[in-house]
Amino acid sequence: MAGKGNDKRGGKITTREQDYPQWYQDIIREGDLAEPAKVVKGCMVIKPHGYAVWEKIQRDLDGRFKATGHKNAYFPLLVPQSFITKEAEHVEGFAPELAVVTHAGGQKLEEPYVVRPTSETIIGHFFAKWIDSHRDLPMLVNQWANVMRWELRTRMFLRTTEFLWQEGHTAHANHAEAKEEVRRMLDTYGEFCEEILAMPVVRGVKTESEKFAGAVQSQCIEALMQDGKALQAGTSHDLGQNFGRAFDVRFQNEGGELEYVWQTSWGVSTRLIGGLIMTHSDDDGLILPPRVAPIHAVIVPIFKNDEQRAAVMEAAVRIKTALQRVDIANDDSPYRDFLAVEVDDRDMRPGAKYYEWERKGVPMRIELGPRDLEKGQVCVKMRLGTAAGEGKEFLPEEEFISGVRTRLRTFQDALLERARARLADQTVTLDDWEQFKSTFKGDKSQFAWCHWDGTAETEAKIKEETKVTIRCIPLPGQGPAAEDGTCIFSGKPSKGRVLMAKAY
RNA sequence: CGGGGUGUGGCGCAGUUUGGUAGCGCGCCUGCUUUGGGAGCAGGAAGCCGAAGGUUCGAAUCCUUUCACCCCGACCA
Repeated sequence: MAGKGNDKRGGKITTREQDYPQWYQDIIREGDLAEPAKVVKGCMVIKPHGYAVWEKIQRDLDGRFKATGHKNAYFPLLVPQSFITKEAEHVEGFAPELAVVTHAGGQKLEEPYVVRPTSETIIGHFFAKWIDSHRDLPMLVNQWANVMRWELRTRMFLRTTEFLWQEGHTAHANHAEAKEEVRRMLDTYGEFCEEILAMPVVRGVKTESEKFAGAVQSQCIEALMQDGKALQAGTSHDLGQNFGRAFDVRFQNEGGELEYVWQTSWGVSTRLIGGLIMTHSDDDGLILPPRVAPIHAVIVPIFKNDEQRAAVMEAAVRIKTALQRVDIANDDSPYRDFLAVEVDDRDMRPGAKYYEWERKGVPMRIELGPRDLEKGQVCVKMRLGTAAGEGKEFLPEEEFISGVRTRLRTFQDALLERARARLADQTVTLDDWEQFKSTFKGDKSQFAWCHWDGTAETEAKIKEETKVTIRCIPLPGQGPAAEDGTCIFSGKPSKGRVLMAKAY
C-alpha cells in the first residue's frame, strides 16, 4: 500500500506537501543515489545506483552525438588563468566562481591555473591550432568531463561545486551552419528528455541577461518540476565569432581569405538526474523510467524451508535468464538495452525488500513463492499503477515473459504522459499583473505564458518583486502563437508571450 | 559575504545550564526461531566527545583560539 512505509523503519521520506526540498533530499538518500561529500564543500558522492543512472544517460546521449557526426575528445582539467580573461563577457560571467590552483609540486606557479568551469577557452586554443582551412570545418567534438564552479549555494544534482557533464564544441565556416548546429543539438536534447527520461520540455531562447557568458544567443530546454518550478535541463549556445576572435581561430575560406570560425557549444549535466527525480518520484520514493533504470526488475523469492527455497530459486533464476534476453531499446536504436534483473535472496522479510526496492525506484517487482510455482504463475507489481499494470497481477510465466517488453515500454510511455498532463495542468496564460502576483505568491510557481516588453529593466523588476524569471522566449511551435499584446508588468507593447516561472 | 545552526561509535541524537571519566535508538556481528508488505529473542563489537591551547585534583561539559560542514539570502548547469 502506498504511503505506508513512512515513519516506520528504514528511513523517513518527508512528504512533498510537508516540505518539498526536504522530500527531494530524502529521495536521494533513500533511493541510494548520492550523499553530500561533507569533507569537500558543496560536493557530492554519486553512489553506484545514482552513477548507473548517469551511465544510462551517457550511453544514449553519446549515441545521439555520434549519429550527428560528433567525436569525443578530452581536454585538460586545468586551464591557464589568462585563457579565461581573453573573452570579456566570459571572464565577467565566470570569474566569481572559479577555483584557482596557485601551487603545485611544492612551488608557486608562474601562472595560476583555473579548474575548468567550462572548456570554451582551452578548446578555442586547440581549435586555433587544428583549423587552417575551410576543409577542416565543421569541427565537431564532444567531451565528457567534470567541471567546477564555486557556487555559493548547492543542492545535490541540481547545483554542486563539482559536477559531471558533457560539453559539445563545434566550429563552422559560416553563421547559418553554426545556427543549424545549435538548434540540432537543442532538439537532440529535447528528444532525449522526452524519449528516455520521460520528461517533457519547452524549447526556447534565453533573454540577454540569462544567456551564457560569451554567447551571441543561448537556447535552452526548460522542464517543469512537481512544485511548479522550472529546471533548465540543457543549453545550446551560438557563440558567434566571439571565441574565434579571442583565440584567433581562423580559417582560409574558398575565396582564399582569412576568416574567424563560427562556434557553438552545448551541454547537459548530472542535473538531469535532479530533473528526473522531481518529474516522476512520489512520497514512497524514487520512480525511474525503464530506459534509465539501472535495474528493471527485482525478483523476490519467498519460501519457508530449504526444499521450497531450492524450488523457488530455480524458478527465479529461470525467469531472470529469460528476462535478461529482453531488449527494450527502440527498434532503430544504435545499442541494445537488455533488462537488468536482480534476484534478491537476502535473508530479510519480503516486505522489507519490497519497501527498499520501491524507494530505489525499480520499475517492476516479481514475487515468487510456492503458491506461484504450483500454478505456474508469477506475481508482478509495477512501481506505479499505470496502463502498464495496476496492483499485484498474477500471470502465467510464459505470458508474463512474452509481454514484458511491451509492459515496460507502456510504463515508460505512461510516465511521459503523466508528466505531460502535469505540464499542461500547471501551465497558464496570464495577462493581469495582480493575477500574476497571486500565481507566484510565496513559494508558489508554475509555468506562465505572459507578454513582455523585451527590456532588461522590466525583466529585472519582475524578478526583484516576485523572484520569477523569464525562462525562455519560445521557439516556433513551443508556446502560444506569436501575437501582439501588452507587457504584463509595464503595459508597453509586446510581440509575443514568453515563459515565466521561478527556477532552480 | 551577511544571518542562523551543528560538530559525541557507521547513521540519528541525548548528555553541556549545575565539571566526576560517555549513554539511547537504528544499523552492524554471532546464534536460534522466522520469511506472501518494514521479524523476534539472546549474546557481542565499536566512540579517548571536530582540532589546538588554557583553567582545574579532575573537562564532552567552563574559557580562548581555530577548522569544517549544513540551512536561509545575493550568483549559476
